[in-house]
Amino acid sequence: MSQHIFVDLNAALPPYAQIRTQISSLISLGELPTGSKLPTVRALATDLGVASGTVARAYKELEAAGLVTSRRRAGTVVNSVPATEEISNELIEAVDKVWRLAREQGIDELTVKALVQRRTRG
Amino acid sequence: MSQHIFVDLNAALPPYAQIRTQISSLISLGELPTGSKLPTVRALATDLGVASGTVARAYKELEAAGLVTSRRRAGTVVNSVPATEEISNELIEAVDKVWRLAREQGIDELTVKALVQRRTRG
DNA sequence: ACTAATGTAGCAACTACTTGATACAAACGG
DNA sequence: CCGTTTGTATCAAGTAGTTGCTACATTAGT
Repeated sequence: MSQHIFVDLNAALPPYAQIRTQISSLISLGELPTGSKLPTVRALATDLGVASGTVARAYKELEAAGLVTSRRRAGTVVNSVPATEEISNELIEAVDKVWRLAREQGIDELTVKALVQRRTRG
Repeated sequence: MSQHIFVDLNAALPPYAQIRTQISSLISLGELPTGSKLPTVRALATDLGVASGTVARAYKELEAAGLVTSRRRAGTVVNSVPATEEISNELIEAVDKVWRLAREQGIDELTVKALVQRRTRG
């Protein structure tokens, strides 16, 4: 799983928050299904080149958010989530169309993301 | 313009980075057109409840990125950007369709953004 | 029952960020 | 030319984050 996690030490977002965000994304996209075991705090810290306290903080916040459960010796496991819809092919295709149109129209990635944020239903 | 900027002091992303990101989004979305004058460092700082050094840092980084030009007494102005395509209605509609499908299918906002990130063309 | 594996906590030292303030300098407007 | 407006720099003090490490406690596996 850790091959999907990347920490940019030069980013403005602190490392613990990058880890937390990326793991919660993997969970919500179904790429870390219920019951998946996360790497140990020490293993992920070594992989990412950060301190174990940094990973521990990310895991602690994921647990506080109800996404995972940590237990000594047992490790950290993805919780089952209530009635999460699987992401439909229709939605994936709609997202792909956004990127295709953006590419055709010379719209850069940050602008696309800004547009998605702006047009959020919120 | 400052009514469009919001700083969350509890967020993991430092305030200067939130300001920089939001202003660069406004520019790339065309909501801050070429020649627009940004609020002064002091005015925006007061509006947002942050120190003027914090806003100054955001402005400095926007200038380093080539998005704006700052001059004493003259203020900070949005640069013209080379051949930026205007965002088409087609692209906006495609983004809106993504949000509509997500709503219909009970997909939450963070998952949509994670999906957009995952399906990026990069 | 014991050992090992795992998460959690705490520490000192360090870096980064922010504040609130002051001061300086560029430069615009009258 | 002068006063005002604006960005920039610096400072001390404070908070936050990170490191590298050690230690502890829970608990799983043998």
